[in-house]
Amino acid sequence: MKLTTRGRYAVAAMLDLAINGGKRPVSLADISGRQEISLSYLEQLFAKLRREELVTSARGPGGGYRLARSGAEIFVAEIIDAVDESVDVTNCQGKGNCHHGETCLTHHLWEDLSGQIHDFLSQISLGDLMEGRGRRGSTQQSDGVLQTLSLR
Amino acid sequence: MKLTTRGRYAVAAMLDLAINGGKRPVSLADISGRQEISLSYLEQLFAKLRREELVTSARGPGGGYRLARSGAEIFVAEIIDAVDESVDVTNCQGKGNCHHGETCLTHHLWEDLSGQIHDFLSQISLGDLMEGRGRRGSTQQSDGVLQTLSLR
DNA sequence: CGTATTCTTGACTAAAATAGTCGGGAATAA
DNA sequence: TTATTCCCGACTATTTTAGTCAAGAATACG
Repeated sequence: MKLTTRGRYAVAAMLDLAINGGKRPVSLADISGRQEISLSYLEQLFAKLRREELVTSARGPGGGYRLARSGAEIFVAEIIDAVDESVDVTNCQGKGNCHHGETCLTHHLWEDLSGQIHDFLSQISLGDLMEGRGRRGSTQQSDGVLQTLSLR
Repeated sequence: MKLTTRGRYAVAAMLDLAINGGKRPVSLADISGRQEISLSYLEQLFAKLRREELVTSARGPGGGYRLARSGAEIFVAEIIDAVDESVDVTNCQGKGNCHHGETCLTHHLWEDLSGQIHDFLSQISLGDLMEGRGRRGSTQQSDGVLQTLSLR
């Protein structure tokens, strides 16, 4: 699990699609304009999103992309996984050549941790993000997990 | 909030310190050997960790680093914040020049989201990670937030 | 005292990932 | 038939990550 600007772009683009995409598909040019992401870069991202079947495409005039499912059924973790191919967090690649060292221990712990973050992001859907619109306007984040969980 | 290999290195190193650091400080050379991180890179990381007062240092033979507080009082989010100086997630830098566009909306949502991840990591301490040792051995992550929360 | 050890600092470099560019193509609605 | 849009691959620039190097300051210990 990584959490980079690419993932952010992808989430932003998907959210844009969720918000602006009704009956008609949304073109990448539109998203590019609104989200200030270069068109070609969006193309690369959407190639991956399409491969993972998070969006469907339609060519030709009036074409563009649609969410493949409803926003309530698309989770942030899926989006990030689609565009950020996952990293190998172990040094030993499971070869077990750091068997009795401390190394494996911390690798495991990190795997757990990133697994937990992944689980966490697997519970937040595009729909959740849209509903939250305006409700949590400020940058203030203080109430911890309870409020966090109340998101869905 | 970013989640990169650098943050992972820092967490691994701090965990190494929590595990191997008893009464005596732990030298970076030791951590470098165990965690397979280059010494000079560790030096850079620990310079930041020290600036943020997460560790204390002792020079000279037998010197090294110690946790500045108990492992139960040092949280993963602090470690990551210390080494990964935060990114500006907005395009408009609060200048408000994307006031009525969709852009600000998704920026806000992303801020919220990364804020939530931050909150989440603010609840996991080095002590929690140590206690979890062995208990969650496999990579399997399936039980979601309830199990996640039970970590502490 | 002298010396080995360890942190401290800054400048530099190599490698990798990120973000963006370009050009050509294929499908399709109008 | 044409403009629009997705599609695809190769290429490039920029930034970040990771690592190297060298000089220096503090300190424990013999």
